[in-house]
Amino acid sequence: MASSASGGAADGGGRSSPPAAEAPRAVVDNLIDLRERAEMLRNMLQGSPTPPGTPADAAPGTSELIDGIMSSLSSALSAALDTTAAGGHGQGRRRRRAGAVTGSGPQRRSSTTRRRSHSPFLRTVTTSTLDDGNSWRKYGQKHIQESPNNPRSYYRCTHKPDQGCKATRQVQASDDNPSEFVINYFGQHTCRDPSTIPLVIEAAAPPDDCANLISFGSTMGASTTTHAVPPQRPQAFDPAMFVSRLVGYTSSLPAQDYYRCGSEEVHSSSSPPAGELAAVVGSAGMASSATVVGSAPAECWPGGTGGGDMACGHGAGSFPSSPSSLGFMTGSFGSFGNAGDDDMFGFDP
DNA sequence: TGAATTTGACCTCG
DNA sequence: CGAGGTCAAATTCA
Repeated sequence: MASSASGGAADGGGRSSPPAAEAPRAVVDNLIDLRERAEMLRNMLQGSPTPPGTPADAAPGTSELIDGIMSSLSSALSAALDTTAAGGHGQGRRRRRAGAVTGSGPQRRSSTTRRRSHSPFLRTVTTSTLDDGNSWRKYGQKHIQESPNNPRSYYRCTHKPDQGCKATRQVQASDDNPSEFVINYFGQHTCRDPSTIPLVIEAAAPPDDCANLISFGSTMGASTTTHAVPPQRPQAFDPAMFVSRLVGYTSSLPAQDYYRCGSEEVHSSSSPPAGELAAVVGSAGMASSATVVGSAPAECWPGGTGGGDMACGHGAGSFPSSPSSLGFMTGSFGSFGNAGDDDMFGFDP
C-alpha cells in the first residue's frame, strides 16, 4: 500500500510527496487491469468457434480494435511506469557521510528507489562467466540474507548516464556451484551500443517453412530444441511469425536458430509444454551455456495468475500460449520500434 | 587523470 | 523494523 507512514515527509527535502507517488501506482494498477481484461476479451473472441468456411480473419476489425486497445494500454502503462520509476529524476542527491563535507546539507533521496518486484521484466541466468556481451557498471554490493556467503553485486548498464539505458542485473555466486554465477536481469537495454545492436529484420515475413517453428539453441553447440507450434489459429496473428518479427532473423542465418532482441538473450534450458511458445533470443557474442531459470513477477504479465499462461522467462523462457500475451511480452523483451524510448510494453507492428 | 570499483549511508517496501 | 536496492563519496586501477 505504499504507505508513506515511515519517515514522513516532514523533514527538509523529504521524500517525494506520497500522494504523487501513489497516484501513478494506482494508474499502473488500473492499466494492468484494463489490459488484462482486454486480453481476456480478445482470447474470448479468438477462442470462439468460427463457422467452417469462414475466413480466418473473420473479425479483423475486432481483432485490430483490441490490438489497438492493448497497444495503447501498453504505451500508457509504459509511460506510467516510466513516470513512477523516474519520480522526477531527482539529481544532485548528497548523502551524509562521516568526514564528508556537504555544502548544501543532506538531501533525502527522492523516491526513485524501486524494489525489483516492480520491475517489468526479469530473467535469471546461471552462467560461468559474467561476460554476457554487454557492458555493465557495478554500483553496489550487498550481503543478503538468503545466501550470506555470496554477496550480491548490482550492475547497471554502462550506457545509463549517456543513453539512459535502464538495464540492470544482479550477480551472485551460485550456492551450489561457486564457480557459477546466478545473474538476474532486469529491464532491458535501450542503449545503442554498436556491439549490442540487434540484427535488423530484413525480410518482411518469415519463410513458410519456418513460420511455425521456434527453435532453441546457442551458438556454441548447445543442444537445440525445436518446438512445433500447433496450427491452432491460422489467423492474422501467427505467434511464430510474431516472434520472428519480434526478434528478427536474417536470410543468411537459419531462422530457427537465432532469435534476438536488443541485446538481451534468452536460452532455453528445458522444453516448454507442447503448444507453448518459447524463443531464444541470442545475444551477440554470448558464448556460454547459460540457462534461464527465472520468471517474471506476476504483476508483470497480466493474466499470468500462476496458471502458466503468462510466463515471461518462466521455466526456460517459455512464451505464453496466448497471442495477446505474446504481444505484451514482445514489448518487454526488447527495444525495437520506438527507438530510444522505453519500449517495455510497447511494440511497433 | 579519468574511469571503474568499493563501501557505507540512504531509501523503499513488505 | 528488517531486508533489499540504490546512491555517491572514497578508493583503486589503468
